[in-house]
Amino acid sequence: MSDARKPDPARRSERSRHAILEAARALIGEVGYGKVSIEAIAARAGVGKQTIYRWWPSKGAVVFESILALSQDAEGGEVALPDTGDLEADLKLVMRATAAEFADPAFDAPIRALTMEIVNDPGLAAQYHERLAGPLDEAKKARLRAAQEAGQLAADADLDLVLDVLYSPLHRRWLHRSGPLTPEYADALVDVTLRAFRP
Amino acid sequence: MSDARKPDPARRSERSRHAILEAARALIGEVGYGKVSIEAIAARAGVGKQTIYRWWPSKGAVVFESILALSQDAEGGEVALPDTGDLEADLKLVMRATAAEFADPAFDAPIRALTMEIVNDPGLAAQYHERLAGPLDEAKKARLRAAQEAGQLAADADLDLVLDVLYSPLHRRWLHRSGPLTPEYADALVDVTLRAFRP
Amino acid sequence: MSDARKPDPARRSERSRHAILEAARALIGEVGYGKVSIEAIAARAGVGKQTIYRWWPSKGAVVFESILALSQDAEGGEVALPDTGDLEADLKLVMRATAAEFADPAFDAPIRALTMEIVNDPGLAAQYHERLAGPLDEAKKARLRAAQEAGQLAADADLDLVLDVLYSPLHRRWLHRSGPLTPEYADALVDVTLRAFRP
Amino acid sequence: MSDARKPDPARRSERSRHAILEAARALIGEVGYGKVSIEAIAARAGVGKQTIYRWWPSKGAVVFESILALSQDAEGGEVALPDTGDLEADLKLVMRATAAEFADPAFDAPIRALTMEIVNDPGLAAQYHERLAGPLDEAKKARLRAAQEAGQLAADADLDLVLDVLYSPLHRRWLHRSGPLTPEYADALVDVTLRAFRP
DNA sequence: TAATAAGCGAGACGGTACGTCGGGTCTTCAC
DNA sequence: GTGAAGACCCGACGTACCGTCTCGCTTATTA
Repeated sequence: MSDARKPDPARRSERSRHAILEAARALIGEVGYGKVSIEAIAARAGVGKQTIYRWWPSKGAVVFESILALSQDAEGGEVALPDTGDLEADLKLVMRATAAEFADPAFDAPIRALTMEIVNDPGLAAQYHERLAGPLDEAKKARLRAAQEAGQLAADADLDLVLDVLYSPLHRRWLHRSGPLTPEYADALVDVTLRAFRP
Repeated sequence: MSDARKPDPARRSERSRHAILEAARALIGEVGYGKVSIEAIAARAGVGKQTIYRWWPSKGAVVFESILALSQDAEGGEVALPDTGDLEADLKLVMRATAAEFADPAFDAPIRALTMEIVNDPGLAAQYHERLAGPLDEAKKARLRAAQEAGQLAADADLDLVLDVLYSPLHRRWLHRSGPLTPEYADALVDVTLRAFRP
Repeated sequence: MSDARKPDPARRSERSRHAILEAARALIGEVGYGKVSIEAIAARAGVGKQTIYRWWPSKGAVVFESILALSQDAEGGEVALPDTGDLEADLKLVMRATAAEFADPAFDAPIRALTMEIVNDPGLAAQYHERLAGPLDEAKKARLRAAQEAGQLAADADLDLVLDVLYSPLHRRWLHRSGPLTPEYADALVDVTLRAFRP
Repeated sequence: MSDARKPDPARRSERSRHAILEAARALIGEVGYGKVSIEAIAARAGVGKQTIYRWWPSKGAVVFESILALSQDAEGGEVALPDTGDLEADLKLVMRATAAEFADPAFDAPIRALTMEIVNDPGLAAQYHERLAGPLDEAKKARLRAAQEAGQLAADADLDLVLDVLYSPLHRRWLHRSGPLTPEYADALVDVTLRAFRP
């Protein structure tokens, strides 16, 4: 018999929820992820601490959701990669854009914060894959499948592996700051990947 | 003219230094990186807190050095990859070993802790590359160079890129827990890499 | 316009307040004023340090209030000196009692602690005079006024000065440990005082 | 069998001793007795902490000696009260001077510090009486004895008690800040005392 | 005249307490 | 009857000093 009084989602204040996520997002940008505190979020959002604890299990969860919301806003809803018929050109376009995004300081802080959460909390990692990475990967794989049908990619290529080879080096270079995120590097990754998986 | 009174390294107690690093290492394994506190390290090491603050700028730096010391002890000094003449076999051996290490819970906690530090602190990232990753990468590149001379790898291949393609996907899968670290996955990465960079 | 967020007295926990004062009082008796620490008081009272810092500005203030509370409890409320009509006898009774109290080790430690606070902090000195010394002095002066009306004391005597002459030597002898606090000394002070202020 | 290696006074550095006492005295005036630390004294005096601990048992002892030295310097050596033949005038002169000294902020801090030490440490209290208060009291009693011989004071008066009555009220008023230290108050105390002890 | 031992400056060390920040829980009051 | 406000207990922070303990380096006898 559980005594845990669960809050009633129907009564939840949308106003508070939004203010909290917005405050979290703003604070990450201002003081850095490590120094964001629940108290500061509550104060900034004009909200009692309890209201945060009622609806989120941890600071990480709030931060995670605030950034997730941001990303989902940006996308709008549907995600699709360009398809001009020229796989190499399309991929280079996307990879260069990805590299530029990672290099943009305005994106760096929140994405880094999000990554920290994922790394430390398997539960959040699962949510991340389900809600953010999954759909994006599906979009990418759709483009790759079209390429396979067009004979530009080995028909038996494991598309997850293709994505791994394509994105992981860029991601790691960003995360570890082990080198510059140049358009040339983006291009090189596309070249390598296409060479490895050509029909 | 700096007023900062810097401690005199000549007077530093080797006994304390060692006890602190050892305590840090032990605590990471026991309670997880996030819950390690300077107080706990000091208490465990039988040391005053000031002795930690005197020699390290942050908890991260202590943790970083404790794990670095651990890794360097393990290596002994010289690092060299096996060279049987069969590049594919040699790489698969190494990659399978790497995958197994990442999968080992005893290694997971400290390496994850180390990674968090690197991600958050560019200064530590630089130290990491210089003192740990650099030498290892050099050893790997030495093996790859031998393969180039033997005509098993494209002579003009950028060896840093080869390493990126080889290791990054494994590293990312481990960090994000986005899939199992199986020997098969290790093998697949070797296959992909060799295909991409064959002569 | 002050930004200092002042705590709300209405929400104050009477339970904590009482536990803190009691713990302070006990510790003074056990380890001596100088060695009492806020940490020890908090631990003994089962209270967070912040709860002490929220309501008192300094260790001195806590100690002061704890002893003040003790004294006020002891008094009950109304204070009155004996009045048998024989001024000399009445004063000797009171002075001997005072001397005995100062000589009692159980009273010595806290009163000495209180005195230290008063000496060092003019603010506390003012509080002391208002809340403790003032009422007592009034009671004493009431007895002296009765004596004046009975013609046992000069009608124009400055009663504050009378009290000074009567009590100060005893107080100083106690504080400086410059001599024993005997009944004879108490009597001698009464004799001197009456001689100086006889009609 | 004591292992305690006692320092050899013959080898003591007069230079250090003087610098320490001077630093202590200066710091009391600057930051107040409570905030003076051994570390600060050592730093100010350009002396190692050990040199202080070698020669003094406690902070109190250093402070005590520093002020004692100050007072003894001021006196020069011989102390004697004025003797014009008019006891009342002589005493009023002295008492007014004493009141003025207590009221002078430059004297207040060190004397208050000295008093704190005496109050808290019976050992220092004894030293104080022997080295400072004793000689002064003797000088005062010498003047009073002359007055007795001149028939201006009761021949059987207890001179220690006379001094108590004369000085204690002033001292207490200063210590407790319970009233202003005016010349009028000084005069009143002389009047009262002479009335109480007239022949 | 050397050696030897003490005092000395400096400051690292194991500790205790400081006063502050923030975590997560609980209660009170206004809307 | 939610939610703001914020007091509460608690744990950790980074700092200041405590008193002890080496270090080299003068000095100043003693062999």
